[in-house]
Amino acid sequence: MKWEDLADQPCSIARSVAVIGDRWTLMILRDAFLGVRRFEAFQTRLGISRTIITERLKLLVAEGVLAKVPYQDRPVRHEYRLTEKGLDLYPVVMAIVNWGDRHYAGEAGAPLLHRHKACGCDFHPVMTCSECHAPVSAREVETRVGPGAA
Amino acid sequence: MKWEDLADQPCSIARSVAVIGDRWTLMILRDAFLGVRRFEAFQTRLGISRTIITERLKLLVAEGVLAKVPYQDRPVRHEYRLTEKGLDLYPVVMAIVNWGDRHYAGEAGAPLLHRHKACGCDFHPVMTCSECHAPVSAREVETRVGPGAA
DNA sequence: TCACCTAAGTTCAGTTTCTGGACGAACCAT
DNA sequence: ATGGTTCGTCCAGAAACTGAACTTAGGTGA
Repeated sequence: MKWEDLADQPCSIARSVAVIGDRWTLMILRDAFLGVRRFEAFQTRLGISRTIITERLKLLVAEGVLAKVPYQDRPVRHEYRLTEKGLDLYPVVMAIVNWGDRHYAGEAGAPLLHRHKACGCDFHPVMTCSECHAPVSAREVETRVGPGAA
Repeated sequence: MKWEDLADQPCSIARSVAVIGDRWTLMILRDAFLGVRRFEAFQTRLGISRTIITERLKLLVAEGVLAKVPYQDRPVRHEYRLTEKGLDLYPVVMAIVNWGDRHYAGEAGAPLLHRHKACGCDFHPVMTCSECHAPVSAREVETRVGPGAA
């Protein structure tokens, strides 16, 4: 299987991974959530080939995760902003951050802190059940085939 | 930058992505959470090169995400099981599933349903604040440098 | 006017990684 | 002894990634 074919699978993970499941794409999204918007800034921060930046940004725009909007004329320059669909990826990014904080942070602690404006506290994300609002762990869940299966 | 260098960055995303931020690794984890444990099963389900399966499983074992445990002698055969560290990736996987369900599910609905055993309902994951327990969205969070920064 | 700068790409040769398919090892069943 | 199972390894060709130079379109300072 080639990874372009992932998008055609009857699996939400495969379809998401076809869009965001790539090392550099995830790093671009991290930076996007940290407020990075310009081509040069992505390139400088990540230190990777401009070719890859171009290609990944193009895919994210095509998928509606980022929007390419002009921020000046003469010459026209664009910036890349997270769309609503892009902002919906926040739980994914935070879940990855949290796993990294738990398992790869050094003595000193987490490299970044996240403050919930509503309550004013530094927090970490907790995955809860949409129905009973209790925290959920892997062992408490049963998965079965749904209506959208092949 | 090469992606092996991601692990050395003072960023939890980079460090996590160095381990799991690869298309096939994420697909392997999906299958692992669905109960797949054997080399042949991963290979058949994913339909990708055995070389890649070997390499990815090796990395996940080296990182302590999967454990290689013998399930028979003569000949010795091993299976790959999620460790506690691996199970900690459940929020990551569920966040990705949920994003796919929201943005790529067809008319019919989600390909898979998840039932929370504790309350008996089909649910989707909600990211909440560890401190005030309210749902959190991207715009409600302020990020700043933490103690583990470079 | 001329030289230099910025932002956002494009192009390209060389290197690394991935793919598909064959092959190997160690055992079991008939 | 022939074939099957499970878990790999090996290899040539294809695809992706890298680093560096180049392009476009305009702006800046002297």
